[in-house]
Amino acid sequence: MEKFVAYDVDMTAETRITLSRERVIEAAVAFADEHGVEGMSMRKLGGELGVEAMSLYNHVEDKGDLMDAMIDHVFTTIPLPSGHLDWKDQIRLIGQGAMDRFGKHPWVVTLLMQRGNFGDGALEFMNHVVGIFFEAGFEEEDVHHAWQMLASHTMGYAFQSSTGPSVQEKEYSELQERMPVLIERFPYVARLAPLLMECAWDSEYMFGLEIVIDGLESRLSR
Amino acid sequence: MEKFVAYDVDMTAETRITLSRERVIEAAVAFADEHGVEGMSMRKLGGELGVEAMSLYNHVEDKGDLMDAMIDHVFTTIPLPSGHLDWKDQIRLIGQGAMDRFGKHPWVVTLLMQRGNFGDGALEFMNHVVGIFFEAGFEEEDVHHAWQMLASHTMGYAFQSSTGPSVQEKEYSELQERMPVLIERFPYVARLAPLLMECAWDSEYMFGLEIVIDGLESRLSR
DNA sequence: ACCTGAACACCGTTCAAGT
DNA sequence: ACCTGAACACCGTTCAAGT
Repeated sequence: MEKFVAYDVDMTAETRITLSRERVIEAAVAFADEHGVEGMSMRKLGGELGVEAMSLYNHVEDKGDLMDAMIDHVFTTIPLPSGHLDWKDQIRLIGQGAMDRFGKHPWVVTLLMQRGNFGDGALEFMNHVVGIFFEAGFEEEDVHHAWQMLASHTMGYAFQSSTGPSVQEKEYSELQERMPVLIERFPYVARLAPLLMECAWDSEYMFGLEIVIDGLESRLSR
Repeated sequence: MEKFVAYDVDMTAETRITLSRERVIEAAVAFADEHGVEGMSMRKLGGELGVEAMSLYNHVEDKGDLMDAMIDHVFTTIPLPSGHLDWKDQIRLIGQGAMDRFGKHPWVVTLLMQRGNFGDGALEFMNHVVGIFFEAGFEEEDVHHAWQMLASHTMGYAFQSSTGPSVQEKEYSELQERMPVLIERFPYVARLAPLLMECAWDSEYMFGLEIVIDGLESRLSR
């Protein structure tokens, strides 16, 4: 026996499926990917799901709760390599994976910054990374140093790559105009400008990661 | 000949001074320091200055413009050491200074993230730092690496220290309650918890900065 | 149990109007 | 030149009401 429900009005192209926490989160992630978090509102998100904004509150506590869930969602997708590898290789792979995910969802860093909170997904991730160092035989203090440094390095590059010199077409002519002044006031930056413009963030990140890993290794093992 | 203007209503404790871009920016910085950027609205800021919100638009283009100006304001206060020092010492001092300023104004990182834009103040700062490497004899590509890495490291720690485990009193009891579950699900994190709680961010930052500087030195000089 | 509509207390920003 | 008040188009969130 099947039951059909008739919806009389403005169905969007997509057929409506019963809402669920999972679906709300996925829709939010998709929306942020496409339009940025800045523009995401409960009302628009509801619209995207063919539902009134207030319906979302049946599956999500808050907008804050939703944001936390979005962050967790992304952290869950970072691949975790086998524990049989050298700790350095594990860290390299995780770093690459994290940068890749953050590159795909540039709003995560913004959101993390706004929210601060670590949800279960992020904690799971952190637990795994920290575990690598413990299992490699480092002691508490050293593991702490390693985590802080790795996290900083990764967040820093993710941050930079997501906000990097975004030459909007609108601003381009204005920039072109200011160029002579900029070169005079900020000559060193001007000299670096070409490299800044076409920065390959992944390889740049890996360059730094090597330094971090080397430094940690030489300082932490005894 | 002096002229007195009579204001008939609700003057705040402070006497009202003519508005200016400078004053608006300072008030915004003070407000963000006290209440966080999240809660800062043009209306509240106006209230703080004894003025209607719309008056601010005479001195500031936008809320975005104001935010950019706030960021620039903070960058301008980072002390720049004498150019006669070793480049490594200069970088150490600037790093310490930057962390100190970011610690005083934790919202800067959030704002930078949201806005992306580098205003003149930030560009001035960047120009100085980049100049240190150029003057030390590094070539373009190496300077680029150095800047990206330093910036990432510093932004990363500033980010982490500003969002670090903030055990609000409200959440504390809740956390206490979840403790057994947390220890079981995230044993490695639990083992690290004490260190995470009482993290000394400045010295932690300097520990990493040494690694960064050493790594850059060994890789960049030839 | 889940969805809705109206309402509340906020936003940033515009614009014509005042001085 | 600078400030204001009212208005517009938005927010997140509540709550009683519907099914």
